[in-house]
Amino acid sequence: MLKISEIAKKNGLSTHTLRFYEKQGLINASQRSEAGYRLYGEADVRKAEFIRTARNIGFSLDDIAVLLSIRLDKASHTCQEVTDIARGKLDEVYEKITELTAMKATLEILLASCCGGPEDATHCSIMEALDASEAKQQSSSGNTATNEV
Amino acid sequence: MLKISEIAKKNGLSTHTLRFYEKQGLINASQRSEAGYRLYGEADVRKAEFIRTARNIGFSLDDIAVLLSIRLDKASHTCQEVTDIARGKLDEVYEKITELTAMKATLEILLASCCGGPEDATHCSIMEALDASEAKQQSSSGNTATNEV
DNA sequence: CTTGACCTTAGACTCAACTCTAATGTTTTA
DNA sequence: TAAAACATTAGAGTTGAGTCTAAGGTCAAG
Repeated sequence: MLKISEIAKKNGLSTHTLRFYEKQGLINASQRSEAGYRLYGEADVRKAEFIRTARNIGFSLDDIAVLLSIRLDKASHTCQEVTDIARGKLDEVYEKITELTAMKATLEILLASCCGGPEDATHCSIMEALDASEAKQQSSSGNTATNEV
Repeated sequence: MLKISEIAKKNGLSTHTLRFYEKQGLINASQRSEAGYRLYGEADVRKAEFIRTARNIGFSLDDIAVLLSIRLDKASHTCQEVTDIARGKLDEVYEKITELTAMKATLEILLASCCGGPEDATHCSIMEALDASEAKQQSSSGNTATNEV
């Protein structure tokens, strides 16, 4: 059985984070020592790795909670439940990439338009663009990233 | 002179947000009525639009504060100061896109590997992949997005 | 002259995922 | 046996950008 700092070191989560995940209902030490110390077994180690893996992929703790509940009893859950979570996450990712790509395009245009030198900013084209209003961007929903800077 | 809800409607920020921006030192009503109501003039409207534009592009409120101080006295600031801010933001954006692209790739691979059907999850390849550990991802720094799912 | 729509303030709350602190107890090591 | 290194808990703080509330003051319309 491993103490919290041992499992922490083993999988790269901090002891704080492990306790926090416990509060969130993700992982429990399967035993406690006489003194109340958390003691983790092999299964706990694997569970912690599952969590870290899922987190590194980008799943939220809420998603992970659901994935863990599926993991606990795979036979009574379907592949579809699993893919629903993954697809939901993927959709989020697509959306964010779209937003960021729009930001990127705008910033690149702005940067290309400005000398970037030690000249004073009186006629800086970036400042002018920001003042010109009408920059449509990233308004966080269904905006097809109209870039007119 | 416009009251707060008028300028709010005019540029799409809420009255709450305008007051919040005031607290953050971004924008002040140039006058107050006898009763203490905020009154915004033409210049305030333009400033508010500048803020909204910059925010929509993706600049943080801190960045915007700097941009506003440059805007206030362009002659004593340089184009370089402006491009530094934009380039800083662009770098952030690149980084986030890189992370998200890695997540996207992983999720797509996972989704491609699973039937997604009503079958029970006992042999779900997504669950297996998550349990298999060794998914390197998005570890938030300099990770060249090694995708081995 | 009252109703409703507006305005004011300070300050609390939200989200996500930690991160840290304080006060205290336990184990290990020199 | 004492110090260092660990463990426990409840709970507060962090970040960023709002969002909302309560308790009150003001203004225009009917």
